[in-house]
Amino acid sequence: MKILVADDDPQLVRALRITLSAHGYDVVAAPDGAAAVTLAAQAHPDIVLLDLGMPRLDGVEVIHALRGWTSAPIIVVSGRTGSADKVEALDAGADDYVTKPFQIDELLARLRALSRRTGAGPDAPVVTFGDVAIDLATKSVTRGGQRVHLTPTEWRMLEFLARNPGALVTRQTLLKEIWASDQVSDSGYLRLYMSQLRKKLEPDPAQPRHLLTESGMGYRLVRDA
Amino acid sequence: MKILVADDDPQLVRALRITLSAHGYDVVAAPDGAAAVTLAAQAHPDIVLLDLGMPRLDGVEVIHALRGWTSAPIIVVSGRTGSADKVEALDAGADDYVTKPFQIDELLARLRALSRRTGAGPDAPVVTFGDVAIDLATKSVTRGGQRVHLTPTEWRMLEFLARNPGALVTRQTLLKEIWASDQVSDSGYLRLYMSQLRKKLEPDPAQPRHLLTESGMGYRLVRDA
DNA sequence: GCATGGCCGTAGGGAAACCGTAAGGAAGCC
DNA sequence: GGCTTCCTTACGGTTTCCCTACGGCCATGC
Repeated sequence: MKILVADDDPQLVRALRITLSAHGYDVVAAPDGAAAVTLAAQAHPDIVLLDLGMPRLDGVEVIHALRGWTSAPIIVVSGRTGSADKVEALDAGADDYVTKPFQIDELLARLRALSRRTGAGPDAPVVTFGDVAIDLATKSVTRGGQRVHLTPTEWRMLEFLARNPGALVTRQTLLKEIWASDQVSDSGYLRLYMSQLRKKLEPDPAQPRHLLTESGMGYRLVRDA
Repeated sequence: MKILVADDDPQLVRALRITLSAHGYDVVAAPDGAAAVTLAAQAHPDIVLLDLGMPRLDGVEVIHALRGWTSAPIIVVSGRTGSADKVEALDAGADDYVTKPFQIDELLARLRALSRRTGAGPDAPVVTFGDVAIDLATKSVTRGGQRVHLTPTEWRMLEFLARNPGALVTRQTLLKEIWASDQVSDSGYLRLYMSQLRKKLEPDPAQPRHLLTESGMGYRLVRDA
C-alpha cells in the first residue's frame, strides 16, 4: 500500500514516514504542491496525505490536479480549522479532513476506514469474470485459482476497467488514467497492453469474451459472455 | 437519497431534519440505538448519521449490527473527542467521525464527499422502450437482456434521441449534434443510420414503433407505442 | 386514372480509420 | 550483467464511414 505524504514541514514528514512505515505503508514524500503532483503521476500512490498551505501550489489546486486523472483517496491534513476551508477541500475532491494537531492513531484509523471503503470500490472488493478473479484490495489477479503476474501498467489498465464493470471506457479516459497525459494521440499503447491482458486472461485471446473492444470508442469489461 | 438520523437529542434531530430536507435528503429519525437498527432494516437508508452514547444500545454496537447486512456509509456524530473513541468507531465500520459541536456546512460537505465515493448519487440514467434498455452512463444497449453492439455514430444518434425522449428532434439538430456540421444538406446520412438502428432495435424495422419518422421534420423516440 | 416530384428506407461498394500482434531497442531495477 | 518493463515501429486484417443508386409511398395536378 503506497502512500504519498505532501507536507512542507520536514519534521512532521519524518514522523509520519516512521509511523506509517511501521504500519506497513510504503511512503513517498513531497515538500510542496508542484512536487506532489509530479510525484503522484510517477508513483501512483494508493492514498494521498495532503497538507493545505504548501508553497508553489495551493492544496486545493493540488486536489484538482490529482482528481483530473486519479480517484485515489485523499486525506487533507491542515492547520486551518475553519469550516469554509473544510468545505472547499472536500468539495474539490478530498475524502477526509483532519485538523492539526492530530492523534496519530486517529489518522491511522481514518486511513483504515478509507482503504476499506475504496478497496471495496463502487461494487465489490473482488471482480470476477470467467475463471478470473480480480482482487482490488490486494491488487492480485488469479485465473483458475492460479496467480497471474501483471506488470504495473497492465494492472492499472485492468484495475480501471474492473472498477467500472460493464461500462464503456473511452481511449481518452484510459490514457489519462494510466499515463496522466492530456494528449489524445493514440500511439498504440492501449492496443499493446490490451493485447497483453487478453493473452494472460482470455481463454482465446483472438476472440475475447470479457475484455471487449468497441471500435472507435474504447474498451469494456463485461462479466458474462 | 434517504438518510437515517439516530440521536437522542430531539432538538438536534429537529434541526438536522430541517436542514437536510432543505438540501434534498429524505430524513428518517430514531431516538435510540435499538430503534435505529430496526428502522434501518425497514427503511434501508442510503446514509446513516449516528450518535454514540445513545440509550438502549451503544453506538458501536449499532455500527456492528448495521455492518452485518449493509455497506451504507455511516457518519458518527459524537460529543466524545478522545481518539480512542474515534478509533473504536472507525474500526467498527464507520466511515467518518464528526465531533460536536459541528458546523452544519462541514457535515453537508462530508456527506457529499461520502456519497461521491460510494456512488450513492442519483440513480443511473436508463431510458427504456419495449424490451430495449439504453444505459447512458455505461454507454450500453440491451434488447431482451442481450447486449446490442452499436457503432460510434449509431450510438451518438441514439444517445441524443434518448436524452430527449418523446421530443421531436429536427434533422438539422441531429446533423449538428453528430457531425458538428452547419450545413443543412441531407445527404442521406440520417436515413442511413436510422435504418441501422431500427434494424438492431425495432421488432419490425419496416413498421417502427419507437424510432419514429416525422416526415419533413425529423425523428422522435417514444417509449410506449 | 396516371404521371410527376418530394420524401423516405435500404442495399452495396470503395476508401479511410481503426485494431491486434510481433519484434526490437532503450531504460530502469536487482 | 541479467532481467523485467516500457516504448516505438510496422504491417495485415477488420470495422466503420461515406457515397451513390434504386425502389416504395404519398400528395398533387392534369
